[in-house]
Amino acid sequence: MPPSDLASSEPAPSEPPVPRRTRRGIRTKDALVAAARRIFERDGYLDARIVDIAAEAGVATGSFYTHFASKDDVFTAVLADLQDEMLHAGVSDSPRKDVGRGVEDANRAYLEAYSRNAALMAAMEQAAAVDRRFLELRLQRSQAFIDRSAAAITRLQKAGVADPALDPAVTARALSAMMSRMAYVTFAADQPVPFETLVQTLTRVWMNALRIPQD
Amino acid sequence: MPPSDLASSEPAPSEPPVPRRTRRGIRTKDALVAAARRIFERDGYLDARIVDIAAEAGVATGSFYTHFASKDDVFTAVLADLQDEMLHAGVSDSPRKDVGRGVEDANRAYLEAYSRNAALMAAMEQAAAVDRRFLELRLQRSQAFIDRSAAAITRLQKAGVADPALDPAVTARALSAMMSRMAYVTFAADQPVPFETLVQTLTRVWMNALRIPQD
Amino acid sequence: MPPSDLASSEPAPSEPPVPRRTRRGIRTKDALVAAARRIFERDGYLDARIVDIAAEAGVATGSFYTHFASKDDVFTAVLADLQDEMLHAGVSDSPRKDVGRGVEDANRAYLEAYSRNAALMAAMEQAAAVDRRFLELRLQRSQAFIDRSAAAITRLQKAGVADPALDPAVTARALSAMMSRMAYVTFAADQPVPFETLVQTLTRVWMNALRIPQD
Amino acid sequence: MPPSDLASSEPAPSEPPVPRRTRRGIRTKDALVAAARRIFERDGYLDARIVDIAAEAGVATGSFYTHFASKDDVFTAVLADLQDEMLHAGVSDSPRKDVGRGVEDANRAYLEAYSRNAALMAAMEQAAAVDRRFLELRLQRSQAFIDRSAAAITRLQKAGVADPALDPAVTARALSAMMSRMAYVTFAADQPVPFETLVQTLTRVWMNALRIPQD
DNA sequence: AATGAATGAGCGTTCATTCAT
DNA sequence: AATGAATGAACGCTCATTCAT
Repeated sequence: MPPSDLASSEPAPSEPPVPRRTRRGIRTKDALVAAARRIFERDGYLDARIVDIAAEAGVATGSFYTHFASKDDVFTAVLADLQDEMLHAGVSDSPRKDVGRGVEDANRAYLEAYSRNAALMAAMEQAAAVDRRFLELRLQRSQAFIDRSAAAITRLQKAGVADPALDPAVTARALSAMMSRMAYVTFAADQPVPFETLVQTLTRVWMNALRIPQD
Repeated sequence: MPPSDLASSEPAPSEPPVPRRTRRGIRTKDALVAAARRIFERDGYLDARIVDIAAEAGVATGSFYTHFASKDDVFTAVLADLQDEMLHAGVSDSPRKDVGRGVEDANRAYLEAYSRNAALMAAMEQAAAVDRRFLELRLQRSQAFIDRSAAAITRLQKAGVADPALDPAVTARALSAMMSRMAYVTFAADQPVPFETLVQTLTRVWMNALRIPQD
Repeated sequence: MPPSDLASSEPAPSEPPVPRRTRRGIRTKDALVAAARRIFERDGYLDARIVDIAAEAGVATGSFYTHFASKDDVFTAVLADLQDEMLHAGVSDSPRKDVGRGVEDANRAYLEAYSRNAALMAAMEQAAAVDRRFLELRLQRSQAFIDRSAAAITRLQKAGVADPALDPAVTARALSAMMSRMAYVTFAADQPVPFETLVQTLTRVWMNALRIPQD
Repeated sequence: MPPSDLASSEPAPSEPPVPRRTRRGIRTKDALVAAARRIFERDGYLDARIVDIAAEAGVATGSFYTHFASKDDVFTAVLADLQDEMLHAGVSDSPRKDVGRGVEDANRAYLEAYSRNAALMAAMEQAAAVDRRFLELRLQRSQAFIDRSAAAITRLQKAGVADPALDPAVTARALSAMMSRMAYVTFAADQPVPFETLVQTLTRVWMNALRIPQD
């Protein structure tokens, strides 16, 4: 049950003009993605300039367009990498007996990943607020996680351990919303909360919300 | 306990050039604010153009600057009006005996107000994602509500009706985050959920989260 | 029977953003059209740069866009002025008894006008070769003249003074094509021919083509 | 008397880097010319991109420059092929007794050839309008045909069958201009005229213009 | 107070040509 | 000969803000 905003692989807003070919091309493209990430983290989505990205990667401005069609396009590539990182964090394939422990682990992993990538997550929020396509991308990605959460809630309800009065889909979405917004406010908008307090409180709210018995 | 993002009045990012004077001046200024609201709702914060606002208000471009110092400035004025509306909705000064009823009323009022002002709220999200000052404005405003919620939680904990293991401040923030993000996703990002289901689920999650006994 | 390529008033490819207002605005707009004409004559349609036009008019680059939406747009305005000049040249409203004299006068007027505006006509050829819209504009304009010629040919055929075997519409178009192409080659492409020889030969070819008796 | 715009072989604007050598080289070069022709027909002279030509030929971009120095250079090569086709069409070496029949045959052949190659002819018009060198190339090529026509006119005048008042050189140029412009307007600019009407009318205008007796 | 024209910095993108393999 | 990635100059257009009437 990883509370991630980035949990599935979906179509990207723009398509790269050509598939990779030579070693040199691959190296340059990777350098551009890495450079773009740094620039997006530093300047945000809107203020990031192609010229700066190219310069940061040590290539000519025009070379950017050998590998990407637009700012959208690199940003999508950067987000793909980000998603890998966020997903890797939340991986807890082994189904636990202790639900509470599972939720806590997932929440901690998510919050740690968010914290590590705060600047880029802020850029993504900006992109989503400005460009419909990135908003949809974000919604799609979180949807996968929400679906899994909803399924889990249904299961727990049937097992008699979760509040049967809750709508699983809406509840899952609400708890996911809580997690992502709190992470944003805490790490990207600099409203500091002690990390452990954050993990414990969110986990407890989560468990309480479902009325899962604890201690 | 109104779950509002907009609950206090704080200093605005920019200052208007001169205070209102003549009757005509007041009329023009009001027309500009109303026009600005329409344009911000239609185009969002970033894409709104001063020229369009002035045209919509039926005045010359230059006249805009007789009343406002900048785009920020009108937007702040528009947000002030918005805040009034959002607050007015959530006003439930009479402390209830039935906590659950109070939470439901407040949630319903907030979600109704958000729904009514969805386009403008989306513009505010955009502004907050793009301009640090609007982010802070939003945080400040929700802070007032969060503080009141936290106080209420503490009270309920002392009364033995709320989970004593919860950190009141963080919990209040988390639940507020859940409300505002759900409202945004549902109304501004067009992820439809039946209104009554939304109200009931969020209210129940809220009550459950605090472990307040129900039924 | 003026052999003009520019003889009717038809819709323009682009529309100016706003109608004229103040005296100052009118002055600036006129200055821009005059400057544009000079730049188009000097550099052709394709190589003309907005920056140069604005500089030539003595205004800032951005001011160009206060009055015109694009390069197309000014060029259309310049062509409108040009058309006036070309039309004014060919005006011979009084129907002659001597057809030959009428044709000669019209041809001379057209060739003189073309000669005077050779550089701009070359720019127009370029625009027509590059932008479908200007090609259609040119065709539309010459069509009006061709229609009048065709009508005249039909009349002369009925009067028994013109070759009845000719298709009036196609013949009119062919003779019009001959005039405009000759003018282009002679004046815009610098393939010099003595002016009087040009007038006399083209007039004689025209009259012969219709089999109108002469001398 | 073929009314061609393309009748002589003259120096090309740019020079190819190296002469053909290996079998493979020849094949690649031919593929590039064929590909270039298709691209020029599809996109016109200005919008044709080297990358597209290379891709269409199935070779790498860089390979283009192994065989051609520039876009001008390929275009010149394509025009050479075109000229062969246009000339081949108009070849009527056997001097006829029936002048009218000769003119008609030549005109028909020219118009048919133009019709077949309309897209490329339009590209050539564009190139001529944009690049002085192609304008001159076109003028040179049509000059050869014009010279032959002028000679023929002089002959006919001496034989007493053509209007002696006409300047042979200017008349030849005018009739050539008429043919090429009509072909352009009809086939490249899509101003449809029934083919047979076109041939008959142009031929009759041509004969009439010279005052050659018919029927 | 109102008008509306003028300002001008700023940036993404294209593509012919070169060059290292 | 072939490959395909790298180069970088060039230019149109927007729009918040100012300013002369």
